[in-house]
Amino acid sequence: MSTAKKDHIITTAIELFAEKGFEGSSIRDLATRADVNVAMVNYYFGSKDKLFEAIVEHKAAFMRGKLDEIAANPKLDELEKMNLVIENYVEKVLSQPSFHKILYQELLRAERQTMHDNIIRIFVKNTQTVREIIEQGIKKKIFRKVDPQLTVASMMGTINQVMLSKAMCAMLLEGNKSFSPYTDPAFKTRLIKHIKQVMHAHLLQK
Amino acid sequence: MSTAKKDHIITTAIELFAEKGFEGSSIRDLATRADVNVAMVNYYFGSKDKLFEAIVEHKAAFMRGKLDEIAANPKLDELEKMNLVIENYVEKVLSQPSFHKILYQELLRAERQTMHDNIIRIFVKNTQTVREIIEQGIKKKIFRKVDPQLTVASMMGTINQVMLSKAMCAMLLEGNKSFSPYTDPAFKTRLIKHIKQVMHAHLLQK
Amino acid sequence: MSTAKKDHIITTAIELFAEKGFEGSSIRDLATRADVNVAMVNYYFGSKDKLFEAIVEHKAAFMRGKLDEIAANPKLDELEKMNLVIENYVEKVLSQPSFHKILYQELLRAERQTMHDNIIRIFVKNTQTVREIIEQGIKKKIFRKVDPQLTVASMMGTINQVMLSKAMCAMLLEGNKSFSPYTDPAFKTRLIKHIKQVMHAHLLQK
Amino acid sequence: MSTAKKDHIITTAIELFAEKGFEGSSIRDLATRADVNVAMVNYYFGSKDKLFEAIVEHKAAFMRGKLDEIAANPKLDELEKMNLVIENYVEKVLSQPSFHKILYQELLRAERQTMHDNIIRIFVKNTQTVREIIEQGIKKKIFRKVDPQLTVASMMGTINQVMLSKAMCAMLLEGNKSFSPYTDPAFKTRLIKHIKQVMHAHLLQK
DNA sequence: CATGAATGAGAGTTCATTCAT
DNA sequence: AATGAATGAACTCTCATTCAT
Repeated sequence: MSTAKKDHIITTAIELFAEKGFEGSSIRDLATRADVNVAMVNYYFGSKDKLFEAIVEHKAAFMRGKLDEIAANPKLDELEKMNLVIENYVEKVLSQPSFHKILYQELLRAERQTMHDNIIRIFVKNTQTVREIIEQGIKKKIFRKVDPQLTVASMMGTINQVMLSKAMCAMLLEGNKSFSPYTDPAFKTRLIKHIKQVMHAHLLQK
Repeated sequence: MSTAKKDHIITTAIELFAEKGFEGSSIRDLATRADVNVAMVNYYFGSKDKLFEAIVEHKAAFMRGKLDEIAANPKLDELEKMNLVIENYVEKVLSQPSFHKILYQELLRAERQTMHDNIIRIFVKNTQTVREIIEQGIKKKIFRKVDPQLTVASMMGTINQVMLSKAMCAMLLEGNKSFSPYTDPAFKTRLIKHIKQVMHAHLLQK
Repeated sequence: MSTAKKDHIITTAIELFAEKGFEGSSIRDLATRADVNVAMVNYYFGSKDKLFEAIVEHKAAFMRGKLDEIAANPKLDELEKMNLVIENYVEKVLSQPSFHKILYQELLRAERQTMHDNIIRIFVKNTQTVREIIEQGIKKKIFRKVDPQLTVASMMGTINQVMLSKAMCAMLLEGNKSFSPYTDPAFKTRLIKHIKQVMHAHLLQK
Repeated sequence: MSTAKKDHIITTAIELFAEKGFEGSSIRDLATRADVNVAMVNYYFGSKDKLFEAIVEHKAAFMRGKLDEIAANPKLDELEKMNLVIENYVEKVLSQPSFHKILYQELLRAERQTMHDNIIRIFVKNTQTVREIIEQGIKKKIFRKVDPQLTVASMMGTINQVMLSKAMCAMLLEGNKSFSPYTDPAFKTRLIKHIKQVMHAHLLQK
């Protein structure tokens, strides 16, 4: 079936784009790496641009869903929701560092409006869900009167900061470039713990 | 003198690369925009890659200096230093959004080891200075026993998060894509205030 | 039976080639338009080139036959024969403008010797039949001593000239690009009348 | 200077396109034949399509001018004008058989609206000039009341008919494929004589 | 010191064709 | 008998770079 090969191309493309960037990667590179014919990418996806869109679409579902579920759960108070959001978000990002990189690379580029807008849509969606949790918490006086939007930026920004470059992250944490933080379970625990601690201190009434 | 022309090319290149990315920009585009001959870039800088290095070098000085000065000032306690660092960093980043974009684009790419390493060096340098302030504050019991590295990540990450995309930042803050946050003085104040608030809550003993 | 499908492909191909030219048409275009599988053309005809040959062969019979019949009819004198030839030729060409276009496109190309020769054979055959009528008329002193070959060229050339481009023909006749001369019965009458008039004036003794 | 090389490319392209058609010719073929770099065509002309436009423009001037001059000459009556038009047109077409082929190939294709329209414009211009001469002749009662538009078609069509294919023309005239009619001065005389004869018989009052 | 012309390599894409089913 | 998947070759075009002047 063709889905297997399409998925294989997508998986390989995510790695390649994460390494070399979208513009920096050639279809020939991709074909060689994925061990398929050069014409396959255009055959399956129509164009290099549409391959990118397919990647985003392929992975977007994975990024959605869980956050809304958490936000909608009536059994949880806002602090519990924030804790779950943090755990969930860190988990997701660390499990797909390459895809995360691609999204951010594209976000940093002003060109290609359509794709840019698609990606923004994904981010804005996630961001708003978290913002609403915070606003709800403020309304209920569980949280202090913080800046909701920028609080989301702090939460996500912390994670993104360590995802910028494996080498840099490794150096900052261990002073050792070859350390692999993204696959180290201790790092995940440490990151979650830190973000929770920052958010608690920031959000909770003294 | 040729320095003026070189600077002009560098300035134009920063804008162009921020818009279209390094790979997405052609030397012809750049030459047209800067109103110089196509051969000038190679003539002055040797190659497109070396132009990038020149950009980084050119601006790196600007990013350095002030932080060390703050850190070394014996008249300030660690909290005051952190406040100044935050103000200074926000100021710098917002005054050069294009250059900031380029650095982060390059950082997100694993390729081009030399350049990657150069950029990492700049970041690590800045990061370490801030980390040392925090560690000093902890030692002096002014600050709580936080995770110094990740605290720096939170501080810088918050700023970077809003710098990712003008359009996204505008949407998140105002729900309006055409709002220009980077040049809005109110936004700067708001951002500094927020980061200080987060850092204070996080760092200070209850 | 497969003949129906082959004919369907041929008919569709004639339209397509007339519009976009042989080289400008892709087998995929053709397959989509004819609503058959991409592999069908090669399956039925062996190759794109052989499809062209099949088209020519398929239609060649239609172009032959009638002229010989007219030429061989002992009950007609040469002037009557010329009149019938004119009527018959105009009729045929106007009824198959697309096929006529394809033949002339190919004729204008020096390449593809085999195909070129095939088409030339069809033309030369028709031409010679008409030339013989004229030569016979001259011999019988019904016609003046004209240049037989070039007289045929004038007759056929007049028709071909208006068949070159529907848009141009329409403009020349009506100053209106959207007029459809090839399907207008009045135009056929007008064309036949004109050619007869030219030929009569040219061929007949004063 | 660059004009020499541009002209060289144009000249080579005219030959190539006449042989293989526009779509059938590749830029690589052209570059090899003209002994220039593959990138030169795009460098000089922007694209393959624009090269075609450049060819048309380059030669269009050559096709214009003389006809208008003849038509406007007050010293000539309409019959003399027609004679000169015939001589002039045959002369021009025979001197540039390849370019003539290209124009007609393109005219036979329905696609590429812009180019089609450009070529139609050239033709319509020439055609109208001749038509006006005929209409003037009719008005002055020098000519019979013929169909002006189709009379032009007969004149031009006769020439075009022999220009369709060198091989076919040679066969029709001499029964010998290798005869080179376009460069044979006797053929030119013969063609002019024939067309004049046809036009005189057709146009003049008995 | 500066430039317009020129180049070879490689980009994305399309093509006619083949092959396993 | 018929097809969707797959392919390698070739296409136009753009690129960073070089070179003669």
